[in-house]
Amino acid sequence: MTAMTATTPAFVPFPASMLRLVPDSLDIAALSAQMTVLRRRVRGGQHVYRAGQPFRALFFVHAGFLRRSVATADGREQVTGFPMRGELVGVESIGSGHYTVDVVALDDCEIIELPYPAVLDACAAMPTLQGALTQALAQELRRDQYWMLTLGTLNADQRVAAFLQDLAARHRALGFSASHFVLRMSRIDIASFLALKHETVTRALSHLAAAGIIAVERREIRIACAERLGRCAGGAELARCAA
Amino acid sequence: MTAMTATTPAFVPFPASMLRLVPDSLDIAALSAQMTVLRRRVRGGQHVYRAGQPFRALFFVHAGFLRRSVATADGREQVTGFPMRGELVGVESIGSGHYTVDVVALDDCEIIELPYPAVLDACAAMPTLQGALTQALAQELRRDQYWMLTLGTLNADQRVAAFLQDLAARHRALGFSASHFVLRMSRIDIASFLALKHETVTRALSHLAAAGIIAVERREIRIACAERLGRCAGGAELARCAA
DNA sequence: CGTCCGGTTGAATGACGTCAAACCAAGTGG
DNA sequence: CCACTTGGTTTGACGTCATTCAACCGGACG
Repeated sequence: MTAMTATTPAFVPFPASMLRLVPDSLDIAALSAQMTVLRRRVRGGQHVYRAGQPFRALFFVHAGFLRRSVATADGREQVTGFPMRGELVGVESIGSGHYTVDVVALDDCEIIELPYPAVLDACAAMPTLQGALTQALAQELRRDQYWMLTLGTLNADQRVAAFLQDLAARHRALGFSASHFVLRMSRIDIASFLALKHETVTRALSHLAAAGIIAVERREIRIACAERLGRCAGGAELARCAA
Repeated sequence: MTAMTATTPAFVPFPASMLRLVPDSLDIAALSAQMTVLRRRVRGGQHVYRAGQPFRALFFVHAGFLRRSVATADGREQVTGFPMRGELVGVESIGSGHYTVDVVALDDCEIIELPYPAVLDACAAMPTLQGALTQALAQELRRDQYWMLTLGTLNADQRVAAFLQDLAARHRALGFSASHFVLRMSRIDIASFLALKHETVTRALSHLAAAGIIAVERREIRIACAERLGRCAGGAELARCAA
């Protein structure tokens, strides 16, 4: 009768706040003064860690792109994210004794290894660090929930649009171009992340390209109209876009 | 040909480790000695908090069942979980300044309010508490990733089977019957959580019932064969089950 | 040069969504 | 007591969109 019995959400945390990098406040310089950190290079295709290995350290991505995936006993597998520069990987495994996911480099990466016992010591010494770690965890949680929502409520074309929008924003946050970038991952990886098949991802990219919203050439993406892309990802506009 | 070049995951964290309650090590008794905690009753249908409200406290569920959901500006919404006794809610909002999801009671609940500043103080005083909180965060993260995998790789019948299996395990962990329980949430809530429509959930339940795996009567669920249910949820058995 | 891998595209199939009707239990009011 | 509503659930018929299966293309590489 009145102003809708259904609560209209006045406040919406996504996606703006989602697109900031996770460890906003993680100061690696201060951290390395506090503890010994190890710089490591990882070649494309190599694992940073594998599910089942004993949990020893967190890793801060200093350069490069990674793929995180989780698998089950019966052979099912799903990509759960694509960490990049400035993000902390390994946090999902804290407290479980061993790593629970696979993290593999998509290209040559430089990562900083933070042995977990030392992290704990440093946290005790620097309360701000503890807060930063907790916030990183919580933000990661919000990210996952945002993607759960995206995958649960959007169709294939919209999911791909949302994926591109997310990549663009993360590139911008790193100082790269948000309108022109190269996908580091295969169609199959994207499909797994978005709970689609790789043919469907290809088709969605073709639809967006046909609508003039993006230009695709193999893994090279050019975003012609970020605003339309956003409408595709967020709302009902896509019916028109993809027609 | 051989054992597949694809890495066969020798170690699998899910679902066994997933089914433990989140704050294994959160000792509320010790905590309440350390800080002032507030006991609150929440009637069924009432909100514990809403997205957008200022973040003030975490909540420990002492009794009852809740529903957590996230919404976007354009009206999309998704249930992201069903917290129950022994779980900590609100952690996803840490560091964001305001709550980022809605949490509503499905039945009459008793919850313990833990004002966040006091939690921080207590963490500083009790290092084990800090560890427990961090672990709770990480475990929640693993849970979300497990469900992402489930939703991304299973069909409708399998998702519903996995959902029932999860509920059964959580009931068992609380000392309730794992083979006979009452769903506190509607078909619509289940459907939203599993990224399906409520008719599809109903059909899936009917399939499982027709296969003799469960008995359904409105919200009352009886699990006739937990082993077959598990095979449905996990693997390829369902084609046979639901036929 | 042939092979392989990743990507693209088309056509057919099928699973889930949509729409609609009916049912059931619990209220509410006459 | 019955008529009527309301919210949740169930079932059927039909439509749609993503998957499946297949063919084909182009670049990388032995």
